[in-house]
Amino acid sequence: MRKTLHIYNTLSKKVEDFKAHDDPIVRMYTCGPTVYHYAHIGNLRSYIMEDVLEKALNYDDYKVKRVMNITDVGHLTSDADEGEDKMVKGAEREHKTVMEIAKFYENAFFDDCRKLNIKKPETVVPATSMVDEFIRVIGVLIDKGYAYKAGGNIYFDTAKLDNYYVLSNQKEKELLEGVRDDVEVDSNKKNKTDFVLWFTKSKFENQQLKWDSPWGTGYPGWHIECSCISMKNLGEYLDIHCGGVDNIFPHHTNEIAQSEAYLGHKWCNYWFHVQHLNDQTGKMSKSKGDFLTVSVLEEKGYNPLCYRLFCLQSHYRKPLLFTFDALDNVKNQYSKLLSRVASLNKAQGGIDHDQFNVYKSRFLDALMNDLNTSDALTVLYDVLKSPLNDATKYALVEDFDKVLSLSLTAEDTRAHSPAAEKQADDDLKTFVEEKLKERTDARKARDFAKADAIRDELAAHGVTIKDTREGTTWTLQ
RNA sequence: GGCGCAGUAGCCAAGUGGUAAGGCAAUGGUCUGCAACACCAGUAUGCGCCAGUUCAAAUCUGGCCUGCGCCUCCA
Repeated sequence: MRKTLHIYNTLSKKVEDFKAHDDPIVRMYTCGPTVYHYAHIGNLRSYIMEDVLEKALNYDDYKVKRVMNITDVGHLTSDADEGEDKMVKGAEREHKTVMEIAKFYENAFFDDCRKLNIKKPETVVPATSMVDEFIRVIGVLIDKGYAYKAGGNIYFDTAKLDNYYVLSNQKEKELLEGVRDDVEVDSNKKNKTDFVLWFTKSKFENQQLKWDSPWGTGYPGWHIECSCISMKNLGEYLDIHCGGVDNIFPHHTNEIAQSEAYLGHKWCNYWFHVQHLNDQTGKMSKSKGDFLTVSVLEEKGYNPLCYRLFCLQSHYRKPLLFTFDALDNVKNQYSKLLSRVASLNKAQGGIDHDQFNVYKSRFLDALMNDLNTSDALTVLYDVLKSPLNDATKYALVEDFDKVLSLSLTAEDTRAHSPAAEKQADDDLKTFVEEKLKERTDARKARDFAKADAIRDELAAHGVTIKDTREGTTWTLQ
């Protein structure tokens, strides 16, 4: 049952009806991570919402082809006094070679994704693997008159375009140059929005990764990789390009400029941007030093999927404020949700297909309404509260989880972090089992003072107990 | 200075002109010795502010206020 996706398009600043260029195939490109450090949970908010978008489209019977780049070269940094390539900086910090560090953090990134149930795009391309293609495309741009050489570097001439600002609505005369004091003004540029396609004159002396090119030994500018990787793998017509809002200008604006200059026609129809995760001081940022990673959440005892639920409860176009109080709320919510699903007897009754489709349709409506994940979760709660039999409820939960990806029906999921759960050694196990037996006897004898004393004693060993209908259980925290 | 996103209960949040969904927390209750779990109940005369349009506005229009982001590192 195909429904129309209503999706906000940064290009038009409006919610539009989505139409794939080559229905039912959807070609989707995502700006991937710069692999010089761990991703923080704010970065991951974008990837979670892009994951939901991909899965929602597949749920709506599209076939999504998705490509992501890995930026392992060329991004300059400004969080040091005198810039260095980010990769070089990371390598120095970790005493490793640039390529080792890139691989290390790429693996770390996909590890985080796996913990958050973010599906890895089928095509992932490191920028360093496609430098030949960057050089070829830059050559074409020069031949077509869109690029010029100055001061040893190749620049894109933004004045050659009629509508450079389509995406951002900026006006050239209003743009401030060097708004941030750490940015140097480049006197080689003809226009202040021109950007470098190929560097041979690096202001960074210890640039380690270099390639030969017709314009001299150097390295690519930081916009060209996304255009080339996308066009090479997804062709001349892109349906959806994703990224965080901070990429709109200049990165995505420049991608449009160079791609359409190269192709000679419109390139991408829909631009999907995810708002930032903020903390009390504003946007979460690696430059600020301390930042929250998935590992930190795990160490603090949260299952990473609590964070995924936290994001799904909000809307991708709304700024979201992160606090541990808020995450604690969601941890409770997630825990309750899991136990409600776990209590379902999936063998009870047959699946009521009519009702299944009614709820499925409501769930899809929520997603198709500009990815209203918060409303989609409400449909999930409505299912759990409904008078449907357990078999039907379970089937619906399983179905919804194709998009939500909260591991709702996985047997071993817990709201607290499995990584934070300590393993009890055999001695402690024996000790606890003995004490519990003693306590059970005391309770039978209605000697509650003794029973409570034993509970306190176990608590002192970090053991928490729970009396359930099936007997007493315990966990070590 | 310009451009963009947002502002609904303690927190997250739905709502797209017809009289405020849902979740978490807190509160009261039921249940088992007590905890915990589970379940039940009620919880915004109000939707940043001020005008306007309308029989009717959180929803439309105008103005303003506040927060966040971008303007060559960033998701």
